[in-house]
Amino acid sequence: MTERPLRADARRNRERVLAAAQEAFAAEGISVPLDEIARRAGVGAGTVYRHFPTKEALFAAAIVDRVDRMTGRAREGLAGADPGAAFFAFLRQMDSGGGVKRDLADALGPQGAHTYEGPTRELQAAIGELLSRAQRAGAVRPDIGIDDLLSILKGFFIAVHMDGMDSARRERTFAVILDGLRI
Amino acid sequence: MTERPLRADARRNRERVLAAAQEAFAAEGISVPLDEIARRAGVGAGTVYRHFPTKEALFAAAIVDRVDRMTGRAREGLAGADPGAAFFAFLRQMDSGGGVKRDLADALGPQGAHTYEGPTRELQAAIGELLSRAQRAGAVRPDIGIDDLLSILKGFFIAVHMDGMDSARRERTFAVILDGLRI
Amino acid sequence: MTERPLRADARRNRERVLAAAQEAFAAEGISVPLDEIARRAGVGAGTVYRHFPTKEALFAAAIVDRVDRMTGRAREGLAGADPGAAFFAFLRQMDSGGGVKRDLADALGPQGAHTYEGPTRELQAAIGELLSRAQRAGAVRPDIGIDDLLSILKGFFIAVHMDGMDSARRERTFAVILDGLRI
Amino acid sequence: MTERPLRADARRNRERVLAAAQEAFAAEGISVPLDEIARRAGVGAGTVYRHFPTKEALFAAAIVDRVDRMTGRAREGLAGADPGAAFFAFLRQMDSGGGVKRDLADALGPQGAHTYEGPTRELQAAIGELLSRAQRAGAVRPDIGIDDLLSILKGFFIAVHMDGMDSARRERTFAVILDGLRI
DNA sequence: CATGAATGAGGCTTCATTCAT
DNA sequence: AATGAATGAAGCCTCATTCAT
Repeated sequence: MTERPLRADARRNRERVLAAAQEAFAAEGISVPLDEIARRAGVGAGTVYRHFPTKEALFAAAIVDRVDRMTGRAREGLAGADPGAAFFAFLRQMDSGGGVKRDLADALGPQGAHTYEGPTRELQAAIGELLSRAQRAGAVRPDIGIDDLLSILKGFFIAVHMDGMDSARRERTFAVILDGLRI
Repeated sequence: MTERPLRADARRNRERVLAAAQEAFAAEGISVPLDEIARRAGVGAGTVYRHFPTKEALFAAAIVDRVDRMTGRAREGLAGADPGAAFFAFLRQMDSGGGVKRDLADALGPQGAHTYEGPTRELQAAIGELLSRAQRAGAVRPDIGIDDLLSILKGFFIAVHMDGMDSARRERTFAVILDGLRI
Repeated sequence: MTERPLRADARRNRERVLAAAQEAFAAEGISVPLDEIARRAGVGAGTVYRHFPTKEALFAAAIVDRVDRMTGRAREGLAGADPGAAFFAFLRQMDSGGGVKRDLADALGPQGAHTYEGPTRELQAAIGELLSRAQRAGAVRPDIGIDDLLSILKGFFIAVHMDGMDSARRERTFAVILDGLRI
Repeated sequence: MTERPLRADARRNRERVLAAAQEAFAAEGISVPLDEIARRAGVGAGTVYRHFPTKEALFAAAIVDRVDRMTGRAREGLAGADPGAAFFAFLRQMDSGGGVKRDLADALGPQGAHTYEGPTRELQAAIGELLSRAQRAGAVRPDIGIDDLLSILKGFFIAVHMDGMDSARRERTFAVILDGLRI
């Protein structure tokens, strides 16, 4: 409620840190040293900690932004008329829009981290809704669940990043998955 | 060629180290401490370094070994009669046989380390042969190349590891990919 | 003397900082972060530094204040009629009144910081007077000096804090010291 | 059982680290930086961690040694004939023998650390036995328990250290406590 | 040759102090 | 004058690699 707006310089720094973190995490995953992020943002390490209490929190914040944007897009899809088209359009733009990179792999790692479960869950819910609507409409195979879908996507996007695929290869490769999802 | 043959005990140690490394890397990825591998192999850390100049080299050697084994299986498939069946059988055993785990994900990271390019190429060639035979036989979609296939598999195996999928989920998820590969 | 009088708001801030520091130091010792004190005082960290050049100086000032208050109590005791009763009453209220906590332990550490030597000396003098009057009155053993007494008290209060003694244990334990002081 | 003896150089280093730790902790308490201890021992920080997994463990080891020696002395006292004499003799030698310094204060801090509870408990038990035997023999006041005694001793020894008391003052001051303990 | 002990750089985090707003 | 953001030096700990035994 009473969150007072940050001072101009503080907000600028916070944004620079977040931007640097997003870029670095997207490129190399959570293993990027925090000092490296601070250096890229042009601030001291202490400044990073002023805005984000732990490295994990910074990572979460970097992800949340990305995740929230994706959630927004998924919900736009839910407003549309054709469930199957909305589902596949969303998946395509996740790829082409650069929505997922190396960072989300770490974010959704082994046990499912805690801090960013909220936003991640919202995204999952939105995609899950897209999925089940498409399944009910007979556009997507009915034998998979949202977890399965997310795993598949995750693996694909990691591979995209690891192999540095250009858009042509990405499209060709993603087509395999999309076709596998169809009935 | 000019490699002087190792003494019996030295060779035994080398093999124990390699076996321990394979097991450890497969289970936890490249982040396993080298001391842990030495401990599992029942040797000192120095012994590991006698046989492998760096941890990276050990990792590469462990991968090469696995890759070589997979290459052998792929070639067995090439000897069979039904190209489509051989192709899908090979893919299935890669998964179910635990042929690729977390380690290969690390191994085929960003730049593609040079040390194990040779063996990887051989495996690629073997799988590529399986693929193109299956494509010529009309069992697999013709619009993808070996690189695309490998990327897809890589992504899948990474997801398997990251999400700790049980065999039920693995099967369900892999089915999407296999079906996507069919015509 | 040449201290220009502070503006009203500045003086109020100084006092709030001092009060917060006393409370915080008493509760947790010198290890309380300065930011925490500033927060409790409802001011910025910079304001603390406007009034006290270093954390050490703030700590000293906080101690001085407490010490001065204790000195006042000791002098009240000196005004009384029964030297022995006054002596033991003062000691008891040091304990029960919570006059000394973790902070004084830190304050009187190894080298005895110089800043608060003056006020400490005044307190020592007052307690010393209480002591020697009680000794002359035959109520306290004659073979100890004020330094000895202060050391004993210091050790006791530290133990009270470290062990988190409740009042029952504190009383039982303090009785040993009080009885040891009697003839 | 099968604890193999350490290599000569390792044992020497372990002992140097332990000695440095004991000296440093005794002098300044647990707050001494671990790097400082490593430096004093003439080893790298990593070497300290080879022998002691955490700073707390090193601290515990430093204390344990000291505590075990004290326990041994207490048990010698239990073998004697005169309970009162044994009790007071033990307390005196704790002081004069330099058995307790700044470090034990930290060791027996607030909640009672866990790692060294075993040895500390043994010492407590031994002193407790000395105490209750002396109480049954009518040599020590019956209204205090072992915890009270330990708190008193702890506070005293801390004060001894903080004030840098020479043996004359120490004796004079300790007499107050010893006399307070007598009936 | 093998061992495993030692090294030391580097990672995360805290906090006294300074300084732009 | 006040604010609170930024700094950067430590502090604890891990682990790849080297080296004495």
